[in-house]
Amino acid sequence: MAVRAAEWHKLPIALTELCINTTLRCGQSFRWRKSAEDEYSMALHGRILSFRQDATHLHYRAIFPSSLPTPPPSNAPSVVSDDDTLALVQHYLNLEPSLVQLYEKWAFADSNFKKRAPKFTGIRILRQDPWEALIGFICSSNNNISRISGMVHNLCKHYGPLIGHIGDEPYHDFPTPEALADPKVEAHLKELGFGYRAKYIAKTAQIVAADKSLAWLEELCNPESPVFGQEPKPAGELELGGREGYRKAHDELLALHGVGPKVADCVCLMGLGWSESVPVDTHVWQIAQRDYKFGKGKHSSLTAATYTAVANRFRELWGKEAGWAHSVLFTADLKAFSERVAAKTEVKEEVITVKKEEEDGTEKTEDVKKIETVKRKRVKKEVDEPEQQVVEVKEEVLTRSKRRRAR
DNA sequence: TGATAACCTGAAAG
DNA sequence: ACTTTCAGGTTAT
Repeated sequence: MAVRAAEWHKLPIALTELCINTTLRCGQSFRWRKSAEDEYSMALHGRILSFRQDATHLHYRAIFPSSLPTPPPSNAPSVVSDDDTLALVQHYLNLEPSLVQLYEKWAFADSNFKKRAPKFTGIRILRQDPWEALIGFICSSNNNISRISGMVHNLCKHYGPLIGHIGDEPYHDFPTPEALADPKVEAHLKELGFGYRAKYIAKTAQIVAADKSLAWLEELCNPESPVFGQEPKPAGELELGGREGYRKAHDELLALHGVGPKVADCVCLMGLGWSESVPVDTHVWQIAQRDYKFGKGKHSSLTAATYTAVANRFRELWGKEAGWAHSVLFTADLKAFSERVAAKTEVKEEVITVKKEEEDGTEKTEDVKKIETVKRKRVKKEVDEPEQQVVEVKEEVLTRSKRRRAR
């Protein structure tokens, strides 16, 4: 019992290999919440998992439902050997590939990547639960990260099992297909503000629960990168359109209601471990036009053919982990991170003449050079981040009080 | 195959 | 205060 209690553990890792502050907030997973300053938490595999990070280590903690504040029996064995949290963390964060090496490879092949990546290091593709990824990205259509996060949170709150609390905050795991297949779900989700996505979610859940199965979905995984607890197997050679298993997974997902090419690619990349999958959304389409010469002639608009051409081009350029590289440029394009690109440090400089009435009736004049440094994060609550605004005001007195006669 | 409209919502921008 | 646009798209015609 004592071992299962909420204790922090640490894992040595450089920020260039993993940056949770970017990776957990860049629109891959919609379920991480800020549980304290510099701390992210989420229910996963029957426990609440929390992360912190410093320059040299990732710190993690698991809170299990059973870890109540009951004293352990006096002569109970003090070691529990079945705590798989370390293995779960390594699996979920996909820590195997060397990100630094991959960045070097992409930078060598692509000058635009080389230019944009330095401010966005440590972005890693997570290995999320396929079912959660599927429903999460169905929610993402024509939507923003803040609202998607709220919707996914509502799904968990109303249909997912309660795992535990941090403070007063309850943490629920993601609901099963069966839970979301209930006939009342669609109407309820509409009340909760899901809009037209309510029908997509309900239909998809009903089909997966009744006709297909979770096993069906999990079998679409990249065998090199299976769900937690399964042994990896080889997945074949990369082709321009992606490996065969990737194309099969993409095809099968397209049959689901509310799943188009972009959502299918998100599920392939972030839920099924197909690293060559390149979701082409509005951002990526903008990037393709701005930096990769798309948007003219044959590919002047984002049709199905253009979609494939863009994805193929990026696979050609970046190789087997094209989806990982794509995620770096995607994040660099997000408004929530725009202050890094612009290094938004406005420096206002103005000289102000301050007049003060002295008690003795004289007037004191100071010319003050006021330097304001304003740093602001423009987008509010993408996760739960309060708008941070640092205003430093330095005043340099240029001219010492010149005394004048009172009138 | 390629265009176009319709689809929910809510915060930001004008 | 009010209208339009935008947000990690998909479906139907």
